Amino acid sequence: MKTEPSVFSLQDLKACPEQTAEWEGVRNYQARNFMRDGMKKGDAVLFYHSATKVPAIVGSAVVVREAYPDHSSWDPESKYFDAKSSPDNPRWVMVDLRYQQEFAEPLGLEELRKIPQLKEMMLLRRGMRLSIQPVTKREYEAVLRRAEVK
DNA sequence: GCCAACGTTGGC
DNA sequence: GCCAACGTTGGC
Repeated sequence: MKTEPSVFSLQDLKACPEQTAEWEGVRNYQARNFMRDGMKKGDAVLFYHSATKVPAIVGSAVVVREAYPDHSSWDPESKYFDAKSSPDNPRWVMVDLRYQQEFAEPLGLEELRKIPQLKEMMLLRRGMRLSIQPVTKREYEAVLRRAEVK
């Protein structure tokens, strides 16, 4: 899962009550579908910081609640408000995420590209802007192994 | 701050 | 339902 740390960082997640937060604001259908159909309770999540000096995977989190309607979508006060979404007919969903760990050092894109098992990783494909992307077990484990070495 | 690569919108 | 115009994302 991608996030701009200036908006919501891994440290922000860690600072939340019970280190858990609602993942509000996903407003892309493909990302929504991945979140709705692919994310199960207990699933591990790689946490990626984008639009920063060193874009990098910085740690991990875990899904503690599966997809349910994103209430910020019908909150006129929210910056994620969508007039076409309502409690009766919610268009967007969110999951709840709990902080798991912060890597000793962030794994930047350049470094990730050097890991052979990540050759096909969606994150590393050019033009990839999706904020929610499926990660294979093999990719996940390769990232964690690399993180532990550092 | 540039710009490539997407996604969305709306006229037709 | 096509597609040009526009908006956004995000690495560089």
